[in-house]
Amino acid sequence: MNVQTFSALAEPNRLAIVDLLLDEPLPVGEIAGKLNLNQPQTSKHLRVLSEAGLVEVQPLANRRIYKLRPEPLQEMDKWLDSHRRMWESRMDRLEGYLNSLKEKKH
Amino acid sequence: MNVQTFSALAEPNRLAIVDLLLDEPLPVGEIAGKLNLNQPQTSKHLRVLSEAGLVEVQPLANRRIYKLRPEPLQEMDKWLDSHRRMWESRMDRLEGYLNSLKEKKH
DNA sequence: AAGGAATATTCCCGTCAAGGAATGTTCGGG
DNA sequence: CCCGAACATTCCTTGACGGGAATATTCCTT
Repeated sequence: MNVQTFSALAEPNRLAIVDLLLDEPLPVGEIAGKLNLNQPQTSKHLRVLSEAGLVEVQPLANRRIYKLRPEPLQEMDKWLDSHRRMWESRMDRLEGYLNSLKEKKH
Repeated sequence: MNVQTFSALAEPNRLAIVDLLLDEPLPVGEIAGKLNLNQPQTSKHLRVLSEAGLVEVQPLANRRIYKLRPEPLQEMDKWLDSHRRMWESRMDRLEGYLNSLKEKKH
C-alpha cells in the first residue's frame, strides 16, 4: 500500500477536492469556487493529488480539467480487504457467541 | 471521512505497525523488534495511532499490548464505497462498450 | 526498598508542508 | 499583435512532524 496516497488525502482541502471530483471532472476555477479556495492554493493541491496519481489533467484551451483516477483508491481498497476480513471475522465470532448465549437461555 | 486517519497512515512506520497488528495484538517491544525501530520511536508512533483511534492499549504488568480498532478503517471503507460505485460504474460501461464491439464483429 | 524491564514523555534539531503574494505561462478572441 | 482569462510556479514565512538522546514512570521480582 502506497503511503503517498494517504499523504495526499491527509489534508482537508485535498480530501474535499477528491470528494468534489467524484461527481464529475471540473476545471481549476470551479473547484476553487466551490470550495472557497484561492486559485494558486487550489493549483498546488491539485498538483499534489496528481503526483500521487489520484487525478489526471486534461487541457482544454486555457483550462485544465481535472478528473479522478481510480487506481490508487483501488489499491487502498485492496489493502483494506485484509482488514475487512479481520473485522468481519471478529463480528462472525461475536455473532456466534451471542447466538450461543441465546440458546442457553432457552 | 476523518483526515486524522489518513494522517496517521501517511507515515511508513505507522502503516507497517498497522499491518503488523493485523495478525495479532503485540506489546511495544515486539513491534519495535519486528520493524527494527527504536523503542521511543515506536512508542511515539503508537501514540499517534492511538490518538487517531486506530489502536487501543491494554496494560499487562509493565507491558502495553496494542491492538487494532476497526472503526476508523470501517469509516474509510464506507467513504471508499462511493468511489467504488463510481469506478465500478465506469467498468460496467466499458464492459458494455466492449460487448457491443464484439457483436459488431459477427 | 532497590533494581531491572518495559514503556512513555520531553527536549532539541532538521526537514517538510501549507498558505499568501507575486509573477510567469498558455490559449483564445478581438 | 495585444489583452484578458485561466492556471502553474516561485519565493518567503510559519507551523508541523519525525528521529535521536535523555529522562521519567510503572510494574514485578528479589
